[in-house]
Amino acid sequence: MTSSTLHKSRSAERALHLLDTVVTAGSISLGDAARAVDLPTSTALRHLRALEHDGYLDRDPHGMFSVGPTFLRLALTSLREGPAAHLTTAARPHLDRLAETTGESAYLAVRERSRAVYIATAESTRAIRHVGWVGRTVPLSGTAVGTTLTGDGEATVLRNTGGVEPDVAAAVAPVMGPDGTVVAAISVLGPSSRLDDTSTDTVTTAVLVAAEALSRDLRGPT
Amino acid sequence: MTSSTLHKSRSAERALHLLDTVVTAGSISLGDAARAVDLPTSTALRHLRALEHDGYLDRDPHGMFSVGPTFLRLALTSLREGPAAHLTTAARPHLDRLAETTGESAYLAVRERSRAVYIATAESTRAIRHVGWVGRTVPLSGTAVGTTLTGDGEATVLRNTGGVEPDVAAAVAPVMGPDGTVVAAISVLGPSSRLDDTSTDTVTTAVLVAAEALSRDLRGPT
DNA sequence: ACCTAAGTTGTCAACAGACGACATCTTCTT
DNA sequence: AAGAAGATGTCGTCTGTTGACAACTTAGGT
Repeated sequence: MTSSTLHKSRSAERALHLLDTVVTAGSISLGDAARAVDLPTSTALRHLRALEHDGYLDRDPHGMFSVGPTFLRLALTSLREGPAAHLTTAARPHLDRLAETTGESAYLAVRERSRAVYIATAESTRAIRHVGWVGRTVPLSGTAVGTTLTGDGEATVLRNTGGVEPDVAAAVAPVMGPDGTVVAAISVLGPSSRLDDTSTDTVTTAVLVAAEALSRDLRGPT
Repeated sequence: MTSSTLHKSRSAERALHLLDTVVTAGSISLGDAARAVDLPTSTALRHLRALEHDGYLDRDPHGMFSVGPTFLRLALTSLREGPAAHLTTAARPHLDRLAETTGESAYLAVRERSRAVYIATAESTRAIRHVGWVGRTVPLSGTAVGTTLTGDGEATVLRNTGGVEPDVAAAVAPVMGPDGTVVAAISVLGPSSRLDDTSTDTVTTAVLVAAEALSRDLRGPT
């Protein structure tokens, strides 16, 4: 281990990075993938082949790589079971209620390294609304979700973020695990035209209440 | 097994295997994981740590490993986009219709190495029905789905499998991709008491029709 | 408090096998 | 046809990974 990595396995890291790249891209050629992770094509090919061999990736007749059945299986399993599933299923009713009472889209987000990932949603019924943010990530810094996830728990914010998307306002509250740490954040996103004004208080408290209710659920049952 | 593989990366393979193990287990300790993949704990720890470092895995205060946010992000992404998503979304209406007309649970399955994975479902409304098979795998040999997925495309079968679960009957039909190869299988599963008798023809043709309709959809648009 | 099992950190030598330059073979483009 | 861009195959070198071992630190159980 020469350079800056004091721990880790180079090849594994590269393979994972490649996997990430392919999954994120949806479908990608060898060359593009190699370029994306900055590896010689020969090396990239070897890894992609290995991943394909294990079913993590698939390859269409044109040589494009895409997600394979093995990964799919894991994806489905991880979303049906595991701690994350508890979170999302536990959050579902609260998100639904939030979306219903506020009329906006409600999201559940967790932290991933230096970003936040939206892992569940209950969408607004309105025409103008947030859609399709599940699976998306936003930076921690400069966003309401971010500061809430990194905060010590207390914060509840309503901000016109503007960082990620213009004209978007968010009300966010932290969700605590049984041990008192912040494990997720519930947020309501909507056009700043609707969230900035009168509804502010209503929405803010609604989010707070939902987050606290979810936290209680996580503490209480099972 | 040391060297039957002419290509591949040991560490990457191990890391992936570990990842698979953890995801499948939902939550697992270092020792158990190491035992599961047959590695010394020191090596397993190194890998698990690396995976944790990259966010693929998470660790609770008790040292248990579970799926992490990065993997979650990939899981959600892979299910929202990518070729597999096309399949499932394209299949959804057909599965729903199948479930509705037959009254049984309808599944979409793809091949993973020597197994079949159920990747989507429309569940029966009846009390006695198949549930929760999404993400599950069954062997290719000895099952109706298996033979259909490995077949050259023509086969449509109604069998009392018995292999995987007793008293379960299945009607399966192959779904063809634009290039004429079998890319998936649509199957209806239900108690053999209901599927063995009179409804046989109805169900069989319904499945066949659905599979052909889906194949056509895959050929047609885009 | 004791004892045991599980997890953690560190070291290190040896071997496996990952690396990537390069040569070759396929497609597409023009 | 010619050329370019991409995909694949080959191979010697060197690097990174491995796993045994030992020393501690928790965490549980009695």
